[in-house]
Amino acid sequence: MKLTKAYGLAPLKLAETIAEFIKAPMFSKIEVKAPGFINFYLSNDTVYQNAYNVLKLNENFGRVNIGNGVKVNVEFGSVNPTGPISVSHGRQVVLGDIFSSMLEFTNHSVAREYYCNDAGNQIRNLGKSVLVRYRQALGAKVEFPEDGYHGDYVMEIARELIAIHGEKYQAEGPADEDVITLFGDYSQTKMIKEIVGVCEKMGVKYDTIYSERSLYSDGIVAQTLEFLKANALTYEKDGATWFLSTKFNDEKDRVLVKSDGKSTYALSDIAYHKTKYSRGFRQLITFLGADHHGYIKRLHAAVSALGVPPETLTILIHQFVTMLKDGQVVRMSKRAANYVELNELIDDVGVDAVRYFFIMRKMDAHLDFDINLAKSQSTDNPVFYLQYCHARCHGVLNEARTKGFDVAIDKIAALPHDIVKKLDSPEEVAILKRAADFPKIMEECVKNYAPHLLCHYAEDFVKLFQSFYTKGKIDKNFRIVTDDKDLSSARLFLIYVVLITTRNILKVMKLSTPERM
RNA sequence: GUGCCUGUAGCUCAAUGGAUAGAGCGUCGGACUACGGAUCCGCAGGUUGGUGGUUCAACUCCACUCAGGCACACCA
Repeated sequence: MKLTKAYGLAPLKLAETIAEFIKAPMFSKIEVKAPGFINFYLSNDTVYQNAYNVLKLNENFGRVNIGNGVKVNVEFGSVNPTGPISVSHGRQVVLGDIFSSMLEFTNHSVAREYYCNDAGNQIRNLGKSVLVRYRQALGAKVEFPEDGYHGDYVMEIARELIAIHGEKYQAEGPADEDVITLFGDYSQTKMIKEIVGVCEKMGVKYDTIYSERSLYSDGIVAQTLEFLKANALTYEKDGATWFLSTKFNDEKDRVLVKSDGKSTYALSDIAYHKTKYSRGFRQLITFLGADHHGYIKRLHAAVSALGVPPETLTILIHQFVTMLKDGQVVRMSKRAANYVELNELIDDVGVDAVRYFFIMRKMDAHLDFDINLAKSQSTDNPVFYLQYCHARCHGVLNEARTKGFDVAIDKIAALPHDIVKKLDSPEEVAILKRAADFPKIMEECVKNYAPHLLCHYAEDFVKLFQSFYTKGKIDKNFRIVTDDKDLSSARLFLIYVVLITTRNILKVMKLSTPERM
């Protein structure tokens, strides 16, 4: 239709003309429909060839080469180590992990990274909070700082410190700053361990935990500042050193070194990104919560200042999670300490459900997480539906085996074309066709940064099979294993296509693949 | 005040600028009486928040507007 002007022909007429010229054996039918569409119908032979390919590729079915092995750094879940990890961060961790998994599946060399903000005021604040709780626990009348961390975990840490140090730091003293540092470091180490532990419990394993503090001790911050100065990207104003980030489209310039001589987060952040490139990564992906959307321009300015094409950095913003329990919104706030902890949620609904629910919606949209619904092991649980399909395929193969069929995959994969083409009902052809879409879906997920598309595809695909399968319960002619040996073999071929596709989907999402449920 | 995200069926959400806007849940009707278990089929349900604009074609792009969410530090 876009060509109609160029050729001066009516759309329908033009489509007919084009259709005339296209003749290929892979299409069984080519038709022209108003107002000017050309429909190509894949011939069944093409469908069967694709299906043979599924069995041949097996666990590699669905892989597409998008990345050419490029080194990608995926940073996600970089929670400040000042408290337990919350469910909104959980969403980010799962998004980052599964997207990384998708990148690996599409031939990228991925490093999962956690950036640990262990260098700023918040650690001092944490240390101070713990110190006050420590003293309170020992009976002192000390006012808790309003901007301190109010969660119960602070008291837990304080008790641990009492167990370790006794009453050594009970009295206020001139060395309090040192104590705050000591307590802060202890607390921070403990929190990071706990956060990473919860992530591992969810099946997420980081390749690197990068410490902000190390940027200072390794001299990278200082080097970065020198680099920026040498390139005339800084200036002095009001006793502070500023980064000329407006030159790279940022909304305002940023302070790098405060008038008191201390560096800001903005500076260490530039230094951090510098290391990502110097560590050999050629593509950076950073997941941030919606509250950080203001960073996008700043970070792009940062990498531009480093002389790197800004498009090598992709920042993905995800919206928050609203937890619903018994129809009530559960508020989440670290400060107020009445938020839902990710750890509790995992215990509550299970790893697979948590992982799936967190990626099933596009990240731009808010996610309502109904705890009651996720907990219910009913059939409206899509995870259950997918895993059941996988288990069912195994069940059918076992059934066939007991009836004397050789169900080894290489045996089934070697079935002659004449047998496979017995899969000619519209339902069977539809399943085979939809399975063949899997690689294309993977590509869309990665290129559009949209992992949720895989969920929609998976549910759609599995439904086709479940529907066909149920047909066999009503009409014996649609059963998988029947008296007709050739037809049964053909249908076992179909089972393998479904099994492989479903299993590979589950594996990309790093969900368990039960053979029986 | 400025900026970012969202608004689609009763609910939760899909839809590279393309054909009659699709699923799940829920409602209603039907099938199955089961370890090849824990389901399947169908009906109903829509002015895609609103108003303009661009286009052969708009849920999709642009402008304005309404509603909700989130940010706008010499904090991190």
